[in-house]
Amino acid sequence: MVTIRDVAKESGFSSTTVSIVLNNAPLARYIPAVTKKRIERAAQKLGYRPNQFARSLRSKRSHTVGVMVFDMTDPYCTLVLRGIENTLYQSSYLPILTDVHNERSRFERYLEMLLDRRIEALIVLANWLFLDINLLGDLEKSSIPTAMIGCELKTDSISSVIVDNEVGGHMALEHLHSLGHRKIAFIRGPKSLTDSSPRWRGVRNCAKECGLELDSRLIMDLPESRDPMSSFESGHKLTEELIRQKRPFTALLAFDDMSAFGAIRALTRAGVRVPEQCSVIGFDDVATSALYTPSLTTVRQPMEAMGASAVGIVVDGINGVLEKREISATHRKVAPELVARESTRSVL
Amino acid sequence: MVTIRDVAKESGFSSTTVSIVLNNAPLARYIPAVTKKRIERAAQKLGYRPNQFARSLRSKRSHTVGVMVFDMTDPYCTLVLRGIENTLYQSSYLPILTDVHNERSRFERYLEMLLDRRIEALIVLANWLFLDINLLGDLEKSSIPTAMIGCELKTDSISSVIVDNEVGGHMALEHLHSLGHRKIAFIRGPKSLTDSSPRWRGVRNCAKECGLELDSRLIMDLPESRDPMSSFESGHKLTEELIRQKRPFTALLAFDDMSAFGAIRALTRAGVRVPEQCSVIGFDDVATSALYTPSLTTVRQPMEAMGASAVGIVVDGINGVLEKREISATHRKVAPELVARESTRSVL
DNA sequence: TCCCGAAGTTCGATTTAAATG
DNA sequence: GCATTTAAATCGAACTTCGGG
Repeated sequence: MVTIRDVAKESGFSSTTVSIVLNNAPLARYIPAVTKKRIERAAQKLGYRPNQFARSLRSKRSHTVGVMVFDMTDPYCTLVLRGIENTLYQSSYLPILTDVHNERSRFERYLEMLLDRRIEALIVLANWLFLDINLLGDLEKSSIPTAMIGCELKTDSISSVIVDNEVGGHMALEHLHSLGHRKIAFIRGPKSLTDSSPRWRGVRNCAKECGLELDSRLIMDLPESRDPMSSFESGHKLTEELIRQKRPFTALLAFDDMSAFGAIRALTRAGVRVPEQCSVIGFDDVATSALYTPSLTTVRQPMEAMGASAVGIVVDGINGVLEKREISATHRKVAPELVARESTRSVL
Repeated sequence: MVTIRDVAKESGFSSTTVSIVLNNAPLARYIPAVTKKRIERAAQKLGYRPNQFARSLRSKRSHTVGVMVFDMTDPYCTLVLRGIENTLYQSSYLPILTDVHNERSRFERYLEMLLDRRIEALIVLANWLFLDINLLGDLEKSSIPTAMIGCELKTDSISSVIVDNEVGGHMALEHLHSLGHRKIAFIRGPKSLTDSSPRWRGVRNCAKECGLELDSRLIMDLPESRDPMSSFESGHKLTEELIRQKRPFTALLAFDDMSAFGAIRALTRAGVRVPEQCSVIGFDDVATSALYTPSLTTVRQPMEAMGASAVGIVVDGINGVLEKREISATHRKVAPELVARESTRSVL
């Protein structure tokens, strides 16, 4: 390993001068160009790379951000992670990725590990969260800028980035209504997900505005589950039940894309063609939605942008901490966007 | 920040003793239980956490593994990453995740950053790789245990974990053949992907064994592309072309699941029902495959296990380096597994 | 000799204070 | 005082050496 002292020896200057030159520190003003050149050449020649451990020890900075996902296998994660990665890259931070698997013990262990690594910020992807959020209490005192994606927080020390679920729910129903659908079935989210209730509120508000009556027998609820994939299976089962009821409906509004996929399968298997006989709309716009047959009409969450936004928030937070400014939490609610594809069409 | 000296002061012992006790170093044998207890209590009371920067500086260890993905948005990544994460967790390593976006400059920058962080090993997920692998030359000299997943390597200093593509290709065709299909269309992978040719070899071998003649007019090639999603679109287009040719076929063997999805869409749109009129088989078994309508028959790569396997290899490598053993590269070829679902069925 | 504990050095870079001409 | 350079202290933990009982 070549150290700064090796460069000092090679160039004929002291390690102090080398450090000043290579970091272009304020004092570098006083150092003549010749000296600089000689030092740079020596560093170049030896292939000197500063030891980050030593640097971090001194500066107390890790240039690292912790990313904590509650369940990687949720297709929701991929694009958010991409947004996070890309934005961090531009700020020269590196992400440490942890997956909590929705387990409390894992959450605690990982949090401890990340804190030990002196992450400068934390981004939590709590898309499908069934843990007590109070766990984050430990964080509040740590003064590490933290942002949560996909989960509204009461706390005032943790920032959040979420989609506007109410607007999204409204959009979804409005879309179906504008296509002429009046008998609409619903699959709502599990109560413990923070998304569920505002999303449904948006639906209800839209219904009221349109003068649409909601048939309570066409409203199903996804069960609680720690597994995002269960959303598919439950969507499937609930739709089978809906079909069995023989209460006609021409459209189905699913809680998310996964349950929409489950619904499409149930309908198809029952001989109901989508969208000819029944329209289906989802929520999220996961990568698969565009590839599905039929491609899925859905309310998109701008996931990549949300990841980027969270990074923006915590990077600001980091800078705030460095400058000893008091930084308060930011709460962003981003607008969803309706993506009309093949799975919905107007009633004849 | 509470340091080891604070604990020393609080407990009334020297920092040496504290270090020995808290690390349970060999010398701890000699230290009476009372002393230990007092020190532990003091550490507990102050909430002492050793500074990892200092520790790393001394030990030259980061307990960190670099994970480099060539394109996160490839659905192939998710499960592999899960396997990597989970296995690293058990070994108490933390992963730094980087996504190269299939760009050379990004690869170089990230590699440099990871090396600067003194990662103890590197895992490269090169599923959809269009970069010159020679770039890894820099790595060979660095003596960092490295494993590539999804890409066969000529190099002897880098380990690899791949699925047995030849066996997989064989399986796929055998499945279709056993269902009675004789007129089969093929979508092959792009030549620059290392998977393509062995996979096709397996298909050809199987054909030979079965005495099946391959109709060259039913064989299409995916174009080169840096984007894994393009596989879907190309699969779609190529299948449209196949249909346009009006050369009948009762089954289609796609290069991967994405192209299979594209094929299913093209068939469905053309009024060809899958699997009633045409069976479709994919390769990979990405998460979506089970959720598709119809669910996709495919040749599964045990992705989670492959991730775990790569971690196993590099962790062995790390231990080898620590013990100054000379460790040579390991090359694992894991067996694929046929997953029969709805998209294939026997000809009547 | 065995047990216990402390003083001092090392890891590598940054920074403060100070010494040159 | 100014431009130029550097010795020495610092960051926090771990290890080597040594001394007293």
